[in-house]
Amino acid sequence: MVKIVDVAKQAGVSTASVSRVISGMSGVSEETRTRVNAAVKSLGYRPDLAARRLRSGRTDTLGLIVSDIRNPFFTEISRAVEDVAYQNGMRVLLCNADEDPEKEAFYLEMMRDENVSGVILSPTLSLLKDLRPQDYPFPMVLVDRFERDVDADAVVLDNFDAGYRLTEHLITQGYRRIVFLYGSVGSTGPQRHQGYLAAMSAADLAPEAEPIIPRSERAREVAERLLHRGPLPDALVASSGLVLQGIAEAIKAAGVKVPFDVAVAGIDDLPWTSLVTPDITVIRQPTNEIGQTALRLLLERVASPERAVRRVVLRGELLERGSTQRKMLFCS
Amino acid sequence: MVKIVDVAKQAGVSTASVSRVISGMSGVSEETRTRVNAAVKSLGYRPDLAARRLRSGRTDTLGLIVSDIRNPFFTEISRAVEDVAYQNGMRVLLCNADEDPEKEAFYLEMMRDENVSGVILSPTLSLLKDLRPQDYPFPMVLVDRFERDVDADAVVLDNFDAGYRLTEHLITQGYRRIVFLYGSVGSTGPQRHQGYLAAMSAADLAPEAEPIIPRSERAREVAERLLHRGPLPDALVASSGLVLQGIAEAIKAAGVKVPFDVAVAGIDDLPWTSLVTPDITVIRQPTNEIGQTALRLLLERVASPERAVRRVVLRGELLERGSTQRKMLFCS
DNA sequence: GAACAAAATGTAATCGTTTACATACTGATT
DNA sequence: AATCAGTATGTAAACGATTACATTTTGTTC
Repeated sequence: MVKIVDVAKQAGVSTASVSRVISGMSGVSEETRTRVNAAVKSLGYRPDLAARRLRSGRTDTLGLIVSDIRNPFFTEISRAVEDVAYQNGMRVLLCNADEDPEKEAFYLEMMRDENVSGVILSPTLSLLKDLRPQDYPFPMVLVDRFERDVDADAVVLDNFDAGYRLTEHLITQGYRRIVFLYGSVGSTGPQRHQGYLAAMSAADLAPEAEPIIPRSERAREVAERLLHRGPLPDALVASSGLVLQGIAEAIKAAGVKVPFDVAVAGIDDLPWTSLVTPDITVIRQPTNEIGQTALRLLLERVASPERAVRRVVLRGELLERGSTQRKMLFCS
Repeated sequence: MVKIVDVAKQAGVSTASVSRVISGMSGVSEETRTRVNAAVKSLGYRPDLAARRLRSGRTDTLGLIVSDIRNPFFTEISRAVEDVAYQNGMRVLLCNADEDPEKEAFYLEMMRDENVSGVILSPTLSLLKDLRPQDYPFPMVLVDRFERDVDADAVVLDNFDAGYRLTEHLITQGYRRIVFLYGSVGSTGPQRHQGYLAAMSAADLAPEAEPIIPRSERAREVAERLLHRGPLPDALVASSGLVLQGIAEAIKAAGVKVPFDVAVAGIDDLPWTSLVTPDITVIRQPTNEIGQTALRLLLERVASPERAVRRVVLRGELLERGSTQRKMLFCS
């Protein structure tokens, strides 16, 4: 392995000068700079990262801990984060906590060990409940999930607004008995539920909501019960992609017609929502923007750790599609 | 920051003993071991990874470079790889090359810099064409894509078989004019195409295939042309998930009935294929097994670099679904 | 209890950088 | 020509672990 002394020798300068050149510092004459660069190239020198990190204490590495990499929402976020990070010369350590608080804790410790400059995190509720960012030696930016009293920057969807607008849209379309299925484990489901409640109450309608464990199987069971027992509801609304998937499965199995028998809507513009027939009305999260913003916040905080905590709340976009077409149309 | 000398002092032993204990070496008395462990715990000591890596030359880190993280296939692979890696006390550096040869090259260099013990890679065709694994200081395992003459371990789907079985299935179901849309950029598409050709020829049918750039928009255009111009084909077959998506979009837009007007099938069991109506017949790739196997191969090669190159070819599973129901049923 | 092998422990060199500090230049100003 | 500020360079001490080697302790055998 060729090391810095070899380069120094070849270029006829000291290791200090070589170091200054390769780390782009000022205070080096143009001549040595070119000499060193030539030597670096001719020898194919690559600095040893371990040594550099040991000595400098910097790693130029950020951590990204997502709660479930298989969720397209987080995949999009990861991609956005990675993109911006590499543009800024930072590496990203991507970890998948799989909605498992233990793994999550493990990864956070690992981030400490790796001495990262900062972490972007979508915590499980269990972690979120008593997360103390100040216990960690690096700044954190929370994405997707957060609680008001957690002392960290955050980038989230306006969940209340998403629940409200989606519900409002259904009401406008003429639906009355709107059932809201939401993930009770997590912070986003309940917040979206609040929006739903507000919209229903504003229209003087009786809310009817089902908190569930946010897995598609559970959502499917609940939806099937709703579809088979008693009169059909006018509409089913899902608080997240997985719940929506369960509902879609149940509807397909039951053979009811959307939106004639029952309307459907949800949050998260998953690829399949526009492929099924009819396509499904959803609130699209600005995933790309969430990821980019999170990274920007993180970099800014790394640069100035003392600035005030910031919360960025982004509005979702309502994509009106076939699954919520105006009820009047086929009632009248 | 508490360092190894602090622990040594607290435990009343030398740094060497502490090092031996924390790296689990033999040749330490039970007593010192417990003393050291107690000191480690009481001080909250965590070894400095940079120092450890610098001195030992080991990193316990593996690289995983996927060609497109948004593709659920690779997401599943990542998850499997990560899982097994952490069970074996290894970290994983996950990178997304985004089907961009430049990014890919960049990440490979980065892996070199990071001094990883090995890399799992799904190369773009451009890289695959003249990939010389021996130029890299770490072993490589290729997944999903490879060429016979590349000198590296690999885990891939039996692509020929997948194309063959899928086509054969359609033929058995009574379809005759079967059009195969395949991604021409990459190694898997053409291999699957070969399987298609073989199956068609075995049944004495005229093949009709369309090589395309594997993006859903392109697939959609081609499919729309096929659906609008001239007589409808009996069946459309996609060589990959993205192509299948384009076909699904075209079919939805054209309003043709599946499988009555035209049958559809593809490779890759994406979540949405079972949610649309009718659900779509596909070959499922054993993603989990691919990821786990790749990692196992890699670890074994790290352990014994000189063993012979191994190729693991896994068979896909045909999931017969509604989109390819027997043509006879409604023809007779 | 002496001799010796084996096991446990300690000492100090080492990994390859960065960087504080010292020194040597340069040219302008007196 | 002496002084000085400013710039460019070099020397050598860190960074915090691992590990080769030396030393001590232990246990066994005669």
